[in-house]
Amino acid sequence: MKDVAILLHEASGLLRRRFEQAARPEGLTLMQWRALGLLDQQGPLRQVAIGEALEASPMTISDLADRLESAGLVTRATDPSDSRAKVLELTETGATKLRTMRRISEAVFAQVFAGVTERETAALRQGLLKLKKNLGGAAPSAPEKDVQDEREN
Amino acid sequence: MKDVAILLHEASGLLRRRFEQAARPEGLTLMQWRALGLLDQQGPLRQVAIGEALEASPMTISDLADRLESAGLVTRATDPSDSRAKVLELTETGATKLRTMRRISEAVFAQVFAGVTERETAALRQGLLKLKKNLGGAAPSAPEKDVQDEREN
DNA sequence: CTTCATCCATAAGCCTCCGTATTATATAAG
DNA sequence: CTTATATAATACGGAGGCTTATGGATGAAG
Repeated sequence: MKDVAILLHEASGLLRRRFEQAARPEGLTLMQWRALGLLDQQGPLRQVAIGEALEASPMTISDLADRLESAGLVTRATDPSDSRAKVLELTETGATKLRTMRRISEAVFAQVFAGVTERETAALRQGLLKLKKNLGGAAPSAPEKDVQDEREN
Repeated sequence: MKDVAILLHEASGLLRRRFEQAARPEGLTLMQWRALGLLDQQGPLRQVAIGEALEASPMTISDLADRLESAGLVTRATDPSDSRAKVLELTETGATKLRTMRRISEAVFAQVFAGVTERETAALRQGLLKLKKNLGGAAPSAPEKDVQDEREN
């Protein structure tokens, strides 16, 4: 249990390192890549929505958006229907970068999962999903939203 | 594959957040706790050895050591047999903090693994271990060290 | 219309984590 | 001894990540 938790922490860090090493020519970090991918498949999104999808705090997304914007990968416009909110949208440059990244990311994941069987991958997915659920992470596509949040601290 | 990799990243971040939230009263981060635990079971270690055990870069350990030292949890002394190296050793304060953390960490892990069966935990462990191996991470206690490192980049 | 709670984004501040470059020491080769 | 190479730690710089605090906007209630 404890060892698995630590293993999780280690594997995640190693994966991140490997990914960003492979993506260095493109100058993208794992989080940046995930954000661009999200915008690509969901269309323009508010920062708060990105934060929920990526399980990150609003501040983290704000910082992230700064860099994506100054790199020209996204535009950041005030939401017409709510002037507090800002909507991020993938630029052509961002979309192109994402296409370039496809080969890189696939190569990394193929290497990381080398020798891992279908069964093992499925078990990993199932286990991680359970942990994520226990940690309060929203399910990938569950509109379920009854957060009861009884603080135990 | 890609989804599992992302799940790994998310679960790890959530776990870290939850752990550090629970450990806030003690002011310990996950990495700090892991470092103290390592020193507790292995005895005094050089920073480079800590880095290998924790799968972190030398710089990360250097920063970490700064904070552990100034918090009085470890001592940092020059290695008599190599004046370049520094040896970290747990202080009494550090050992005490570690004992206090035992309850906290166990509570966190119990919560995170709630409803996860033995089989699932084992599968998770096995899968993560494979990923870690593919990522170049050393096995937990394997003196095997034939790193071939054919760079593919 | 005004008040109040809520919400979105962000500034400030701090720690984590990393790659790169540097310093100092150790070790191997000449 | 001297030079070259490798190694241990770290200064520097930068992204990631969080909490707390703030400012501006929205929306519901009066």
